[in-house]
Formats: sequence, structure tokens, C-alpha cells
Amino acid sequence: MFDSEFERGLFDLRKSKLEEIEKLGQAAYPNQFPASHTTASVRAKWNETPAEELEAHRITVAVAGRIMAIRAQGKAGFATLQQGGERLQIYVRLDAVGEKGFALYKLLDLGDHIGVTGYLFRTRTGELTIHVERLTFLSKAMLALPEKYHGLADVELRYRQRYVDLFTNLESRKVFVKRAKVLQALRRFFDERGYLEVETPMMQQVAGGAAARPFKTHHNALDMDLFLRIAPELYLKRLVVGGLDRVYEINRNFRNEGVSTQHNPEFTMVEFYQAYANYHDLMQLTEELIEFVAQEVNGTTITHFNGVEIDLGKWRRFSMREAIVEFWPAEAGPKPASTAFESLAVFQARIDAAIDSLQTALKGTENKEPQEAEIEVAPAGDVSEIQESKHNLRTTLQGFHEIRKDLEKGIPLGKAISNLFEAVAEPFLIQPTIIYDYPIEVSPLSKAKPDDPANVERFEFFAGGFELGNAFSELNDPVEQHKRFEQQLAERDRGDDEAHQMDEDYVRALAYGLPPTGGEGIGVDRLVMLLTGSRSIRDVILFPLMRPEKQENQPPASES
RNA sequence: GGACGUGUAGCUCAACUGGCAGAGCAUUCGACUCUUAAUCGACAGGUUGUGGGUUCGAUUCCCACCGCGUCCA
Repeated sequence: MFDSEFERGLFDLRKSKLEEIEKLGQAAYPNQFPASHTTASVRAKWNETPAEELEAHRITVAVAGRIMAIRAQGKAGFATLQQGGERLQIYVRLDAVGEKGFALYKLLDLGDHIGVTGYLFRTRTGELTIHVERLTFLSKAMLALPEKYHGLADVELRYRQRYVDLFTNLESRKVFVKRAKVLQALRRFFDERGYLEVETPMMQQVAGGAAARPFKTHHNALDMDLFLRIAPELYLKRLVVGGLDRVYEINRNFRNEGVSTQHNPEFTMVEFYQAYANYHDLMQLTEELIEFVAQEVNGTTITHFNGVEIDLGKWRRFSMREAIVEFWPAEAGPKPASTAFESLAVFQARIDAAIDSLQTALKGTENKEPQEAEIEVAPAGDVSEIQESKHNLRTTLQGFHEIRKDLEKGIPLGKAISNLFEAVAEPFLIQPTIIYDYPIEVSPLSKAKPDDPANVERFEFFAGGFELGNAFSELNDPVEQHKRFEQQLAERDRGDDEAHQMDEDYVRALAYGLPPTGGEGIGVDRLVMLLTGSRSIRDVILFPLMRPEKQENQPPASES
């Protein structure tokens, strides 16, 4: 518990202060305080009331809060109470609270919780303040607070000790209040449209519905291995089979992959399904949804992320192939024609040509500046500074190399096209963009386009340079679904451990008849990042996953 | 997994080319009945992430490990 002798000593000191407080007739850990107002409601009611009016009416309030600042001045003093993220000043003077009351005031430390009863007035500088008449001790801070001006700045400590971060950095608190508003807005949006909120298993025997590695766990009594879900998808569609035509679920998914500014092993998704709808309906709905949530949470569709202004009310749409052409780097030679995507041989030749072109461009820059050949690739469209610096010739070339390597290993054409899209276009999708029509090989659960069997009715949407959501017209032909699962199993055998597993029961559910259905999943954490301007997903997750700190060989604190 | 950066008092940060480890806040003691990053005076607080190496001497240079961050995979 103690990081140092300093903390141990402080703890002991505060314990003796607690004893002093008890001697004054106050409980060390009382059970309640009947507050008449919150700090926020006091401010809401009287923040603008002039001093004379406060004086004339003598408004008495009882307010509780944590002491964030103490300014003692001999036989009087001030303190700043914080509660519910709002601060309110109190004024304590000996002749108003009496000997015992003032003795208590002098025993208070930063971080203590107290209750005060008194009347409102304005100080000489005009600040609304409670003139305390009765001081009630509520709870003691036994450890030192972070520095009062800078707060807790160390990001590691902010994540590990979020409880300190939340009351010392009110900006951090605001992010999580906003996160709650996002969840409220999502629920309101779906509730108003007749969707039923449901909860489906998080422990599954087959972790399906997405391409990801799962966490494994074990049920002892049943002696059964289970996986933490990577998506609720297959269960939600079972519900649509069951006649719950519109369902949504907001909850955690777990994916056993690395952490980054955009990935936490457990993350929150809202996933929803609508019978008799297809992906066109969902594109429309998505634009409405994101705009609605932004308005509810921020009162505007404009948000700022990584120094870029993003308007969540203005959307672009490209097919995946269009996006590759649109964002094709100039240094990779002429943009590919639409026929380039139709056969493996042509596609491969196109990649080879691009690599040659990129290599020539890279050599050119190296000749000029042998040490730093970091000329940025400039695609059409908008690009933030960060995205620009991230994407130089070298990384683009590397991306192309990866694709060629994959092709040599026998990767399906559709998967290569999808990878090309991710390398060339995705980082530049800063403004809200819908990318539609995905290759069938990367979409084992989506319905093929009637006039184009190589592609499926699927879209993803992006903003801020990352994927926010994924949607498609659900594949509802059980025979076709079974075949797709078998293709995925072949991919698994080929070494792709993110490929989908077989789920016989899901196929059986489809065999009872799934109506034409559109389904979609949206990453709630990432949506909150955009709406709060948070650069890292860890800033919008209360307790992000951290490695354990080194254990110190200290004997446990003595209980005395 | 890789590259780069970072780790100094409870907190926020200094310490030049390797030469006595320092300040502010907080704490402790004292003064002060309208302060608000209150002010003034005094005291105390350190295994410089851990372990090794080079050196007369290491917070500083080198190696390994650990945590965190950013980028990449």
C-alpha cells in the first residue's frame, strides 16, 4: 500500500489526526450526510444572484464535498469543496463555527470529505461562497494528493490509479461523463426505432462473428473450454431467426491481440440487426446515427481530432475499388484501371509495376538527400499532418511488398485487394467515409451482390483515420453459409488463425429461415475517442489493461 | 515482436562536457479573520526504475532487464 516511508509516515500522522477529530465529538467514518444541495445545484441556482440579494434572504444550504484546496488565515480560512466535478468555496471563521468547529477545520487535509451547513454570500472578489456555521467531518484522505496545479500528469499513474485521475483532472472526468452520454444516445436512437436491447453470451464454445484470436477460459464444473466472445453477431442473428426483428446489444468484446492507441483487448461495441433491411438501408441509418449521437453529446457534428476538424454530419461514399484508385499514391505510377482487380495475374502485375515505380521514386530521393529519404506520399483528399508524416514512401513501399509476398503465398485475390485498400486508403479516411462492396473472401458472413458474385453487400465506415464500424446484408442461405465456413477452415489450415471457425448450430439456425437482414457493429470506444478528441483508446477506457507493476518485497502494513 | 523516447522527493519538474542531487506544490512547526496556484518564516523529505559494467568519481557513458509512451508489425 505504501510507496515510501514518506507515505507510511503521512498515513500514521493522519491516523492520529483522526483520533483528534473523534475527541472533538465527530465520528471518524460517519454513515451519511443529509445534503440539501449539490455543488452543481447551488451554482445553478445562485451563481448569478447579487450579493445584496443573498444577504437579504440568508439562504442556508447543506453541501458535502472533497477538499481540494485550503487557505487558512489564522482564525479564519477558506477551502474549496469539489463534488460531482463542480467546485464551491467555503469560508470558515472561528466566531462562526466555535472553538470545536475551528479545531476541526485545522485538522482537515487536502482530499478530506466534509459536509458544511451555512449561508451563501459573496466575497469581496465576488465569488459565491458558503459561510459555514456547522462543519461535519465525513472521511479522511490518508494519502497525499497530487500537485494541486498540474494534477496527476504521469499517464501511467493516471491509468493505474484512475480514482485519483478522476478527481484531480476534471478533464478526464468529463471524457467519461461524455462516454456515458454516448451510450445513452445510442440507446435512445435504437429504442426510438423499435429495436430491442438484448444480452447474448460472452462465453462461447465457438468464438465467431469476426476475424480475430479469442481468449480461452475454462468452466470447472462442466469441465468445458470456453472462449470469450470476439463478437455477438451469430447470437444476434439467431434472435432475428427467432422473430426479434430488430435487436441491439451494447457490451464488451474480447480480442487476443496487441494493444495500441486504437486497440484494447476488451472493447465495447454496439451491434444491431434489422430484418428486411439491406446494407443500403444501414448506410443511411449509420449516417443518421453518428450525426444524432454527435448532436446529443456535443451539440454539434463538428469535432476535433489530432488537430483536424471533422464534420460527422458530412459523409463520403466510395466502393473499395474506387477508394484504392482515389487514394493511389502518385509515386506508385498510373492509377489502376477497374480491370486490374478482375484477375490474379493482372493484379499481381499491377502490384509489381507499382513496386518498381515506388523504388525508383525512393532512389531519387535518396540521391538527393542520402540520410533522410522521407518524401511524403500525397494522395488526393484531405490529410492531417500526423497521417502525412506517418505515410512516407518507405512505409507505402513496405505495404506493397507485403501484398506481393502474400500473393506469392497464395493469398486469395479478394484478400489482397482488401489489404491493398488498407495500405493505400485507410490512413487517409479522416473525414467520415463509407467504403462499400468488399471482396467475398474477407466477408464470410455477408451476402454476395446479385450482379457481382466476387463482392458482397458490405461496408465499413471510417473517420479520424481508423475504422469505426462494419455492416452488411447478412448471408441467410444455410448451404452457402456452410460452404463459406468450410472455405474459412481451409484458410485456417493455411495458417490464418484469425479465419472463422465452423459453427454448425448457427448454420442450423439459418436453416429455419433468417429473413433478409442488415446488421452492423460500431466500436463505441473509438466513437468516444472522436467525440472527445482523445488520441488514445486508453483515455476513454476507465481501466485500460496494464502490465502488473513490479512487486516490491515489502512486509504488509501492520494493523494496529 | 521491432524502432525511437522516457523513468530523479508523495506530485510537477531541474541538474551544462562525468564532479557535493535541487526547486515549486504537498507534508511538519510558526504568523495571519475576504483568500483563491493565498502570502511570509523555518524544518524535514532521495537505494536517481532494477541489476551489472567503465571510471578516482555515474542521475549523466555502456550492457541487460522491468514499467510507460509514440510509431511500425
